[in-house]
Amino acid sequence: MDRNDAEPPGASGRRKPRATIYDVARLTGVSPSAVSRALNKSGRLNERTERRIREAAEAVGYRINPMARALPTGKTGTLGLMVSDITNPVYFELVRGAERAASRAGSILVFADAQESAELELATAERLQPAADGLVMVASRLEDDDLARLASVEPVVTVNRLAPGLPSIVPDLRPGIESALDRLAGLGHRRIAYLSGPEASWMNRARWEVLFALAVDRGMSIVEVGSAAPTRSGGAEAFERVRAAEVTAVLAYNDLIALGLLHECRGHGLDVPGRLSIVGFDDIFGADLPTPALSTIRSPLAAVGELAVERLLAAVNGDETGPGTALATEFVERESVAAAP
Amino acid sequence: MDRNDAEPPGASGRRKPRATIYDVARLTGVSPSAVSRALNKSGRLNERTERRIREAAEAVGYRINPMARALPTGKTGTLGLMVSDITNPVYFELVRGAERAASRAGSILVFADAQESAELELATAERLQPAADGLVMVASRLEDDDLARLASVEPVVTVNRLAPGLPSIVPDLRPGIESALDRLAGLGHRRIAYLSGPEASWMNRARWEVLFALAVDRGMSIVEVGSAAPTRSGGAEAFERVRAAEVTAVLAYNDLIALGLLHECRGHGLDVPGRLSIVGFDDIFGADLPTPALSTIRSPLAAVGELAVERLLAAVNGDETGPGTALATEFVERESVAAAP
DNA sequence: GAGTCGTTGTCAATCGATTGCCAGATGCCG
DNA sequence: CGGCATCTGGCAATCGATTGACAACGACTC
Repeated sequence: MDRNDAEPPGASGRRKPRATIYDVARLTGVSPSAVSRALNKSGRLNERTERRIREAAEAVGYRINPMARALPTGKTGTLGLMVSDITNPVYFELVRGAERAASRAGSILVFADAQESAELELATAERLQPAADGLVMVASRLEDDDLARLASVEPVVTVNRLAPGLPSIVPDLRPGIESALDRLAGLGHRRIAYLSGPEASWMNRARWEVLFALAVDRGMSIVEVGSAAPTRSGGAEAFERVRAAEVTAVLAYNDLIALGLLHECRGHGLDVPGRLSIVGFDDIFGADLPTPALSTIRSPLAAVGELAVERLLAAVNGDETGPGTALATEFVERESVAAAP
Repeated sequence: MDRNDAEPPGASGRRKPRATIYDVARLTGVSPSAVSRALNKSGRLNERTERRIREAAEAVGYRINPMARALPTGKTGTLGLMVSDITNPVYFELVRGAERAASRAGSILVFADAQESAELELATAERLQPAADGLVMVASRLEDDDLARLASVEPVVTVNRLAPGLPSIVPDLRPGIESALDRLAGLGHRRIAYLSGPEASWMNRARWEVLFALAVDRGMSIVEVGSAAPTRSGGAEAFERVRAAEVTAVLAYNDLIALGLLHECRGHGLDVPGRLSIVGFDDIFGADLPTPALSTIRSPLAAVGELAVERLLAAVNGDETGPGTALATEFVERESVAAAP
């Protein structure tokens, strides 16, 4: 050891304190307030001074301290995103869209998981709130008034869930379901089933209601098959119930359930789509992987995530936005749908 | 409208400012410092006073303002997680594990995506740093010295990437690759290929090197087939190159590539596993969906995420941890592997 | 030359919580 | 009863950035 300030390898050593506007001010010979103005109120200062300050800030690697800024302004520059269950692949694309919109706006996205528990969801949302300027609640399992209470503190945008008085981004189910039903009807299906998802899910009820109405319109018989956990094993466990319903086609609450059911059918030697057509919802990653590939009613998830964040940002900035938006769904036909037996 | 302070429906109304320790202090008739101590230095105050303060805080729904706390303490209570590409399903489980560990410790997890660009990764990491107490960098594409520079400011833990002097969580590739190769050898495979991933990926090199060494050990011939984008279409595009290599088995850099290749093989009528066995890495969601189901070398992703966050928290709290940990991989045999033709 | 105006930079208060230090009250000991 | 330690709670400085008010200055007008 020829130098006794050498870094011990492995340890990360003393951290140098980050430069503040005071350091930049001292270096430039101006006051801290001048630095603040130079950096975010361009034009307020003399052009040359501003440039000098900017260069000094650059030179010492100054980074604004968001916490310090948050105190006087009340804006943290971060947005919270709550999902009901991170492992659900539905959220991949949604998260990606949200992240993209956030980083485009220079905001940081904070991320939390409710693990399908309303209680945990509320607790986590409350924990998140003080650190964020607003919340996107995806597929919230909370009651309307819990959501309203959260929204009374900070802007809240809901996704895949309508809540009275809150801006919401939801898929418009009609177009997708309509074309799926038209196609099924065209293939001779007359008796169909809906394999439903979690009771607490707003989206589950919404899908059932639209599906029900449109099926009746078309003169099809439709039944709801008791709820399954929104997972592949949930779909597998529903196999007997679906078979007992004696339908020729089933629409499942989501692709995970549909995939689980599809796999189970093959395991029991039930020919899909020969004897049973299966349709999912969402078009998640992997829906096209199995044989037969899964037909599904696609939601524009990335766009939903993006739009939700944009709405939230608008609300945070005080531009009151409209109550909500619905993005069209679309039927994606793959091999799991064929003529009725 | 019988009350003129009724909330306009749709708008979220005036936000009530959050209660501060000053509000609680006034309500209880003590000083703000007493409130602060009552809430986080239990025992420092008289027991009865403490309880009174706690109850008042509860009553007004007091929530600590993390930004305000961060200023004097320098701790933000949030951790940053950077991944190379959010849409890669590999990260689902990892993110879940990380989120679980973070919320267990009462920390918030911030989340960012580098979109496979080193430049963007560095910029985002720097943007994230002042808002977080430390960073987990997953599959970083950065140079060693860029990582070192980040780590000189705040603790950094790398995942799926070794960096000198930084604590790292990586899978231990040997056990998984060994048993995969043993199995392939047992099935009569003698000529195998590695379909490699992004050049900038440390993990890509690591997999190749371990695979190479172990294949040579077993007297197998092995070639590296030029790199593919780490996506399904990257795998599909590599089809011709793999076929031209005239091997009986191929291990792909990751499951996405393997899935893309598998699908393309079927499209070209190349029998898998009859004429070609395919093995992926990671065991992501969906690996078991196609026919034939994909064999793969599984990484314990959730555990990796969890451990990474735990390490980071330890480093943030000043408990210097060891340099790194490797978690064993495991070969998962499914239908995409069979006897050599 | 006095008055007015716009430009440019500083001053000082502020956001909410933390914490070292101090002071009053209380209890204990000899 | 004096001396001393202990327990409780308050005071005030501090973290880093923002921002309204203001002062100094030069330019311009009449």
